[in-house]
Amino acid sequence: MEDILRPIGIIARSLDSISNIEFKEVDLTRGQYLYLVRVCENPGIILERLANLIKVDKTTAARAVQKLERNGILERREDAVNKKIKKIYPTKKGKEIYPFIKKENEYSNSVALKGFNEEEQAQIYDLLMRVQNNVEDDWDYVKSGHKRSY
Amino acid sequence: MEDILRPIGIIARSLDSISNIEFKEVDLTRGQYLYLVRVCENPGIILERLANLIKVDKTTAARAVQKLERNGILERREDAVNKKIKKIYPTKKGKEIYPFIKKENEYSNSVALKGFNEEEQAQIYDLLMRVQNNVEDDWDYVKSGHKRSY
DNA sequence: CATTTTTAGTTGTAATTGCAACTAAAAATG
DNA sequence: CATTTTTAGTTGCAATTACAACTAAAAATG
Repeated sequence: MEDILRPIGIIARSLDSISNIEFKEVDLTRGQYLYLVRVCENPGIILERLANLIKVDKTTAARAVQKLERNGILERREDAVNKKIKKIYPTKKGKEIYPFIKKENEYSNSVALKGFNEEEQAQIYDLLMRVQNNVEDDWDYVKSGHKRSY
Repeated sequence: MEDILRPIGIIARSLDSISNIEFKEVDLTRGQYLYLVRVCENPGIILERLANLIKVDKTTAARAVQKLERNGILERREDAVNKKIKKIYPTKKGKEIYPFIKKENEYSNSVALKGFNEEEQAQIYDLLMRVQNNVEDDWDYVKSGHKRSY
């Protein structure tokens, strides 16, 4: 059984560090782009769901969102009925940065898929979605304190 | 063109945080397993090459190796002919931890590929290797200070 | 409907991460 | 073979990241 963990890690770290370098141009620091795109695409999302979407610790997400709020890129509004939650929205400034992130990500994606015909593109996408589903369950399981046995 | 960056990021972060939690059992802190496996499989490797293998900043790798050396898991030896380089080796303790990491990684890999038949396994591996090759070039390019135009 | 459990969010603390800026050795160049 | 460039490694910052431990509201339970 061939190892796919290493190439996936290498690809993810490569593209992430490229993005972090390139998004300095729009005054984003390390990792911030992840949260901004997700909030723009899911306005009103709450912290816990955002953290689960990105697969990052909720305390990490909390501090990232706090900082993006201080920088005027995101804002949090309290809910009228549920006093516990804070809904997260992009500000005007946040919405203006979004297209730049999208364009960069689309470019990186096209670099990643260079030389792939349409069938191969569809293939890798489908296979990766299945891997994602497989892995998400274990992430929930381990992050919530359970022990895998192997 | 479907986006493969996000699933790759999600898969990578999920498996990395699972590993980090599970390797506390062998007293490894966040990320250390990455360096230890590579050094065990490439004894005598130098820092710069190690960083490039993992796709991590060389200063990050430097500090990780320093700490693993302090903890008696890796050791660095000076080269007889080249006074500039330091070759990195696993210690006895490092070699003893290695099988545990391998077993965990193999298990995570089998979870990731759950439901994949042999053909699909070979397929995703081949496609990912091509993506890795595509992406590595841009990583080198951007990390060495160049600007991509898109 | 009182009580237990789960959900959502926060702060303390301690670590990794990485960009700048820097040495010094090695390799390449004219 | 002197000098320029590249390679290999380090330290000073300043930031992200995440495990613990904690509130408090909401939901589930008996």
